[in-house]
Amino acid sequence: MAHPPPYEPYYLAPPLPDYGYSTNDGNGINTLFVSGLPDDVKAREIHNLFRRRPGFESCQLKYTGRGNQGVKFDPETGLTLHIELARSNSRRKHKPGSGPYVVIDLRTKSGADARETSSDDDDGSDENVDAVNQDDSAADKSAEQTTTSIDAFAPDNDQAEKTSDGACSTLFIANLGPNCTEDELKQVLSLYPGFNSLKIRARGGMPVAFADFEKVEQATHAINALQGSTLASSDRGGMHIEYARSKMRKP
DNA sequence: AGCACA
Repeated sequence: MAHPPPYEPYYLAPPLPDYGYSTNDGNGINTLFVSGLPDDVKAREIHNLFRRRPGFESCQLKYTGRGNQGVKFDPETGLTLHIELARSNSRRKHKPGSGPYVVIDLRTKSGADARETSSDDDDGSDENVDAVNQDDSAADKSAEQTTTSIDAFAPDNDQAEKTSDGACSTLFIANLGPNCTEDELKQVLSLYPGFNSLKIRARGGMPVAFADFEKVEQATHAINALQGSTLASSDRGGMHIEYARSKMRKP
């Protein structure tokens, strides 16, 4: 008779009971924003922190390069995790074939170790995190192997969320008048090569728009040409245009 | 200054 295994790997475990945590205060946010992480944090560490928590689905680790860059922090003394509700929910759902977590590395390549890839980090630096968990090891390896790595420095990925200099092929347009219409804006934008699509959000207040272009360079061209220009509908100054924080999702 | 889409 075959004995049942001592424990199930997390990816085979039965669904955890629903504690109703997914319904929160009502703003619909079910993503946590975690900051205060050391620069050398590994995606697997974050995954280990949350993987046993009821309702946890997936995590996404982004090296912004904004934080402790160039500064040696003693993890024993300096670091405090800060966790808050995210501004918006993560759009990355756990799709079959993709890894349990996602890595986005936007750090500039000045430090000695530049980025984590899916291949090379083995154990040694994550005892603290492992101590939090009751068990692991086998599952970790498989998790590591299926890690998805999104590298902003990879050559020729115009469709990346953002390039290293902050450019993006989607533009964010603000300072629009209350009567600005999608058609009006679309008419202007379509004069510029590579223009794909436009979305206007009112969000209760003044409208803002997202304009997607085929290539980053084409978005750059449009931003340069249209920055500060005034639409007919405007009851205020010209448009404020920036690169969007993330590329518009595929239609 | 204001950054969504699922």
